[in-house]
Amino acid sequence: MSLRHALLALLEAGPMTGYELAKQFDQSADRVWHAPHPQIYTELRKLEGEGLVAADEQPRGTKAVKRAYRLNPDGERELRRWVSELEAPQQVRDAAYLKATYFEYAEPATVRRHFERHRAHHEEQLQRWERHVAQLQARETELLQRRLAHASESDHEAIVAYKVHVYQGMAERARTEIEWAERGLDLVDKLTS
Amino acid sequence: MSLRHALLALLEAGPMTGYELAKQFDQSADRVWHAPHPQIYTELRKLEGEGLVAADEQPRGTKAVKRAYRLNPDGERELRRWVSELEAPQQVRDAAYLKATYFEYAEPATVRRHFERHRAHHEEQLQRWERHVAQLQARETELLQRRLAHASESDHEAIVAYKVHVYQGMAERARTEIEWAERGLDLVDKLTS
DNA sequence: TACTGCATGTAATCGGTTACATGATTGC
DNA sequence: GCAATCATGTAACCGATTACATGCAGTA
Repeated sequence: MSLRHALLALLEAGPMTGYELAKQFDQSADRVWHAPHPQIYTELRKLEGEGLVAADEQPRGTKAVKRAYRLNPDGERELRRWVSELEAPQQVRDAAYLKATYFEYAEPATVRRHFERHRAHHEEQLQRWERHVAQLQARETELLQRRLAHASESDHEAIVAYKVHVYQGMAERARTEIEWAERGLDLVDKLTS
Repeated sequence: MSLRHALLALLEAGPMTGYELAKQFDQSADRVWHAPHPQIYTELRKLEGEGLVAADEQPRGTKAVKRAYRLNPDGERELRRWVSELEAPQQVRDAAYLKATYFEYAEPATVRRHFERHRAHHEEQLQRWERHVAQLQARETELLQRRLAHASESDHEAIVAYKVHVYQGMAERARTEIEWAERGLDLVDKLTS
């Protein structure tokens, strides 16, 4: 149940609407956690019901309303509690690796396509992560600037450093996957020769 | 929806009961996919209803029955179809990395404990994967022997090679995580000095 | 006799996905 | 006027988790 904490963490930077939060999950590189918008809107309502966030309603046209959410003191406490709490290691559930375990059932050409797609996907991801790391280091991302603006100067280094560390980790992961796919392609060659 | 395919793949080696299948998911290194036993039993019943597997019932004591499942021709076809089909890349959802993004909220000692636990977990995993790779290469695992026994001799090399490649990939992943945790520990030192 | 491991389930709940629906605002 | 994007939801469904329940078999 980390979606709520991802939301609390994003709101710590400042008030945001459900739509803006969904964008952070969908489009930006800030997606160590993914969530579709219906889940975000429902979770925000739940967090509001539990008093962890509050909503400022503004009229939008004649019938609709826009709801900007902000952290409550309880929400901030919950965020801090969660960060300190140890995570139970996650269970592995990887469809691509599961499938690769049984590649002998597929044609070599098909196996090649699998590995090529795996490589292409992670090359794309790698570029995203690297670009994001560069932006964080230059303190260019909007979210980071909002966080730094209301944090004590002495914390700035750590705030930036931990984020950089995470996205460098994601980049390293992508490189590991690219190498795995390349060794896979070599293996297909070896098996068909 | 890969649980069903994991089950079909395991049954390809030969008939098994729900309990034996659950053990493969729980205890053995064969867990690129994790599933708890209630999910396995229900999925097996569903697969039976769809005619992809069949169950042989044997009495167990006076009231209970043991059900050994085996692949039907339809199940085998579905397994082959799935292996050839391209996977959509999976969405990232990583609680440990999400939390690490906000480590500035925690005490340095707590952050150290997080990284140490991360490293310890993946060191354990690494040993599992390496042991499993060695067993596969020696063709020692029971499941592999059952598969090889009813496969054509000319396919043996590929059957072993793809499994080895997957578990070597898992080992590589574990090494990447260990290094990430170690760089994390260095970072805490640097930030607190 | 009691404990452990073998063995099979049901039920409640929850998190996540997909399809569908509606309206507002901005720019061509 | 129309399309694209902004913005907010509901509902149905499905996969995964957790708690609970039951009975068999071997052994200390």
